[in-house]
Amino acid sequence: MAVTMNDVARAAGVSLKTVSNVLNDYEFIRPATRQKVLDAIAELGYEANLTARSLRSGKSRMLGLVLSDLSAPYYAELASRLMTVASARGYRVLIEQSAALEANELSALQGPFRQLTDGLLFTPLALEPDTVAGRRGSKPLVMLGEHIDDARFDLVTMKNVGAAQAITAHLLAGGRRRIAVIGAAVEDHTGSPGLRLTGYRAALAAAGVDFDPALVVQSEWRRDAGAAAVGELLDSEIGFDAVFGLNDALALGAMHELLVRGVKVPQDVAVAGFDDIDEARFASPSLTTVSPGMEEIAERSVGLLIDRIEGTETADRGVHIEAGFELRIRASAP
Amino acid sequence: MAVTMNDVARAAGVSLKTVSNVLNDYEFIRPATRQKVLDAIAELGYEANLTARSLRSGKSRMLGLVLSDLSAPYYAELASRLMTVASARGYRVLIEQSAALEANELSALQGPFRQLTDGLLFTPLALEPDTVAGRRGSKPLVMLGEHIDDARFDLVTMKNVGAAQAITAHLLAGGRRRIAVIGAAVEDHTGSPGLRLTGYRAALAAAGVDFDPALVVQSEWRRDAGAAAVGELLDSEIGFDAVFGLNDALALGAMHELLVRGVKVPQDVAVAGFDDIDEARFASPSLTTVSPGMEEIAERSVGLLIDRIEGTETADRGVHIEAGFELRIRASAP
DNA sequence: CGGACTTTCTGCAACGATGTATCCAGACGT
DNA sequence: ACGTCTGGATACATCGTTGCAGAAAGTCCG
Repeated sequence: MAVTMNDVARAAGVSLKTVSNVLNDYEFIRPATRQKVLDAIAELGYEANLTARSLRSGKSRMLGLVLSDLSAPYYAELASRLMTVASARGYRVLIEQSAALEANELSALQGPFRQLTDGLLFTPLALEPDTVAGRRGSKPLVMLGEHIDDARFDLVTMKNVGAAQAITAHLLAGGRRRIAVIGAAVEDHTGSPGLRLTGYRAALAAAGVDFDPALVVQSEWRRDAGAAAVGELLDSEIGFDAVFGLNDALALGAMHELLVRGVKVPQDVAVAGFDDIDEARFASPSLTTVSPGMEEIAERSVGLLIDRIEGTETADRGVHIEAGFELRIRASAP
Repeated sequence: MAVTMNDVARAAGVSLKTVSNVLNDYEFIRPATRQKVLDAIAELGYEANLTARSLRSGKSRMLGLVLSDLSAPYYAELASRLMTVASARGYRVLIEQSAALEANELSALQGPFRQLTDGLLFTPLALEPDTVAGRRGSKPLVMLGEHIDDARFDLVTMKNVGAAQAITAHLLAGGRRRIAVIGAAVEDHTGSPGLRLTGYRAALAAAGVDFDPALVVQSEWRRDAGAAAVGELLDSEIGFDAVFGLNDALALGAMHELLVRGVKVPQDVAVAGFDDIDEARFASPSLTTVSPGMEEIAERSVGLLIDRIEGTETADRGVHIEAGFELRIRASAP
């Protein structure tokens, strides 16, 4: 059916292996021979069969990306960038949605998905580090997004604690004292929710403001959930003058609910988020948030993973990279 | 290294081919034999090598999805759904971003990307139908999203004209007479921009309102571009009392710019979009838009493509599917 | 009981590439 | 002239599966 290396070899009057050698930039080939092969390739319109190459070589030049939900704007933007960066280095990205379910994360880590890819960019939400360490397999694995202070893993993350602290400090500097924080439970200390909550508490402590557990509201990191959470807060007797949504989607949902209920933002309640998704800039009022260095995260994580795959990076202990952050002060919390 | 079918065969005391037969649900296998094989598989933790299977069988159980930019919310939401539907039928989705560039669309249609997948969900933005028809190759191809009235292609689309007409009619019914339309050029007649513009003009005509080309503003379908476009409109002397953004992202960018400039939405200018992305519901004011049946598009397009791949659907002419739409009347244009 | 089927299982080739070993021709040194 | 070395090409095995053909054993029927 399709043109194979054999056809090319026949057309060029050389052996199959010589064609392979030309394609793999083998050093010792006479220019004339190389040219014959290249001409035959062009004439026949030959294209290498990636499946066969992959079977033989054990490499697929595909990176796996595991995230909970591609429709979440932060993940969509991240995935888009990761793909662009990977593409520049000659790799494709295969995405798997885990829905933050343990079973799905496990199967992405161990199952056929893993096999198809040369390495994994992994955002564990349900799985414990120890479990991941036990099932990581032998191919490179780079943890993405949340801080796992664990030398067993390569890790590219953001300054969750510092950034959350900085933005909370900004709210405090604006005179807010009752800052509701949505998207974590009081007992969270690890994972993105826990770390951002930790930053929030650190900022309060630094400002000498008491921590009130009643202001901490659990919520999924989605717009609808953020809206529902702030709705409950409004229905309760708990007073607050600011909302810190632990991601932008949730914060935007919360802001919407506030406005619908006639609460003025930022006059009555200031709102801040986390992620700096594009949507935040164009919300009304535009959303104050923190940009966690997504560009840097995309470039360094793909770079690190590919370096591991290609053997360029050989550190025994996990490489830890933390991207810088920047506050984006906008109208929702000036 | 990894466990192969050969290892399983040895452990079970049967031939390699019998293991293969068990895995492929071959009919004539004694229950006892089958069990022996299954036990061996379980004991050794065997997992089929998909690459080898793919090489041998010519099928990868992967669908290709070509879109311009995964960070665009409509595409992100669509991709997420497509993946979920495909997953339910045992297929994976491999995504390729084209940036709406002709060269990228061509290489997705013909290059290695195509080879890796059993069929393609294709959103052509730069390529002409004739070009696509000439380079489509032999594997199934389903066109996605825009209407190409062409029996050569399978096509799953939305009612671009009818939906645009309906939402424009809604704006007219609200008393708006100077409706700016952003995201198309006056001369566009095909593609999503052209079709939606056609619907807009049809609604004007039906209401006896003159079409004013000055109200048609070209723009990329992104938030920032929508904001810039409406900014130019405001700077010009052209008066308008409504904005119809040809997609939600653009409409939301436009609405943001209006609000920033002190234009009241919907009092001074009503705003409507197209797509009903999740963000529209939670914008402030929430965005009036049209839901183009994304769920239906996702299910039918993946269904059709897989049916083609598996030979269940055999129609000679292209199958055309048009999802229904629904208006979502919200605060930005009540 | 013998031939014609079925059922159950097996061996070999093939998918299209790459790694290893090898071979041949010419250059070089002695 | 002879052995050695190296550049340039080749043959063969191999990656892990599935398709095809067929063998062996059991079933059925006249």
